[in-house]
Amino acid sequence: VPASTTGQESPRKRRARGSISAEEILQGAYDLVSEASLDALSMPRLAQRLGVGVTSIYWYYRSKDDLLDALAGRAMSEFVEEFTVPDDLSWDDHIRAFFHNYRRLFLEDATWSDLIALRASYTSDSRRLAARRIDRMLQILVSAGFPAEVAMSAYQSLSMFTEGSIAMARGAAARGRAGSAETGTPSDPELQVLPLLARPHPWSWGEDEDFAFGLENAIRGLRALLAQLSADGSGAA
Amino acid sequence: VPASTTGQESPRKRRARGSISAEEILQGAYDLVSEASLDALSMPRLAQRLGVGVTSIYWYYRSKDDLLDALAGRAMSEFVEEFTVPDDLSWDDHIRAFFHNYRRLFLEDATWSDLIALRASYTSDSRRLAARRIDRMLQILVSAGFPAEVAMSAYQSLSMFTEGSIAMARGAAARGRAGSAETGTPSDPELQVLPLLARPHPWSWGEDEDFAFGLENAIRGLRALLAQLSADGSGAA
DNA sequence: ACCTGAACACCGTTCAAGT
DNA sequence: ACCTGAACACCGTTCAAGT
Repeated sequence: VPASTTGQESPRKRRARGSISAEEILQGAYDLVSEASLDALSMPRLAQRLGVGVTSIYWYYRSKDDLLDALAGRAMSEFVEEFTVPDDLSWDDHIRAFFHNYRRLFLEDATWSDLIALRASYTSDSRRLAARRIDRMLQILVSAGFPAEVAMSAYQSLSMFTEGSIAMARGAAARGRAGSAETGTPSDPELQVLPLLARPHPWSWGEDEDFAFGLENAIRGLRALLAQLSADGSGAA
Repeated sequence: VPASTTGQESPRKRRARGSISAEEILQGAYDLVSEASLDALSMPRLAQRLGVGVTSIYWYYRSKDDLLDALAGRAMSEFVEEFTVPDDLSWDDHIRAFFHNYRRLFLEDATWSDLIALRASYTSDSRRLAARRIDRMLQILVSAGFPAEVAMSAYQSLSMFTEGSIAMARGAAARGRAGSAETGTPSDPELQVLPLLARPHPWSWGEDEDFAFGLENAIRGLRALLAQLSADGSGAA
């Protein structure tokens, strides 16, 4: 018995051949995640939002995983484009600006940085753009007197540090819901130096300050290394 | 028509009242994940393995999330117990041993460290044990002349660094499957310093070396800070 | 108090069509 | 070439019982 008079529960007409596109699907997925969350993205929900049969999506993306990869690429592009570092900074100020911005950008938008963290898929465009930024930092370090391999390792290890800092900050934020029975303070008499350690979440404290400390300390280490290298280079008297 | 003669597809008798326990379920889940993977852990599969009705699990764990928390706690306990640092090391050797061991332990067992990374749930026992290890390191740093707050921040930032290094190493490993169209080398003429950067996966290279570099650099930074602090303390001539 | 199957509301994906 | 619904094999979880 097909309903004919009132348009209630209209069963959605078949769409024309060229009426969907990979881009439209990707945009729909992006909007859906933006408005709701990553968990809210399911193939049926996305299809319904687009006014399309569920299976139609599979003509453009072989699987949900495929779609998520494309989505991560798109999000990554946005991050890369938003990311800037001022010109004409000394090498240490450049490092400071670079990694503070990096961290801030990812912490600002939890949803998308989660997706990126799990996939890390660059578009070739955004990869090239990111590479240019990194190359600029490497140039500055090399100009300051660091050998190229050292500059590269410095960048890499500072990335590790920043990524870890982001992950820990996000983890600490997610753990707002404290586990029921675990909130009591043990107050272990063996802990001698810092009673801080006896508290329930001792090592998720002062994320920002600890990140700043670690970054400054790394810069201090690099400065010492630079002095050491130039001392070696000018002959040991 | 109930099958009576041959025991084919025996429908599993109802189990007695005290025959299951939270511990048995947890152990079953642990074994299942160990033998297969984290993805293989579903409530039906676990129930079947235990010879229990699916819903029986829900009497002991309110949800799968609950069960995963308990599982993460158990895995964390094992990590904490396996983790040791030799006695009588200088402060920098202690740091080196501590974080190299930390990293190695997590990289050795991808399955469990994934689970822990997403949950980070300590048992109160393992928290106390971990706190004792950390406290020992802080004591050593304080003995070496670092103020307690500096020692704490040093520990925290080195943890961030190590966590990030673990995450990046695991991400690089997971990305063995290279994305189809993205493998070509762009060879951007703007890249001046390092042609390394034009390669497909430039910043997932030499994980171990970069970690070692970053750790040494942090230690160098701490050494410089220590010298600076003691110089300030003994009066500026 | 403990254990249970049936049932619900979802998934992602395949297939055999329709146009 | 593109779009589709029906169907499959799974999920996690709830409920109303059984003992």
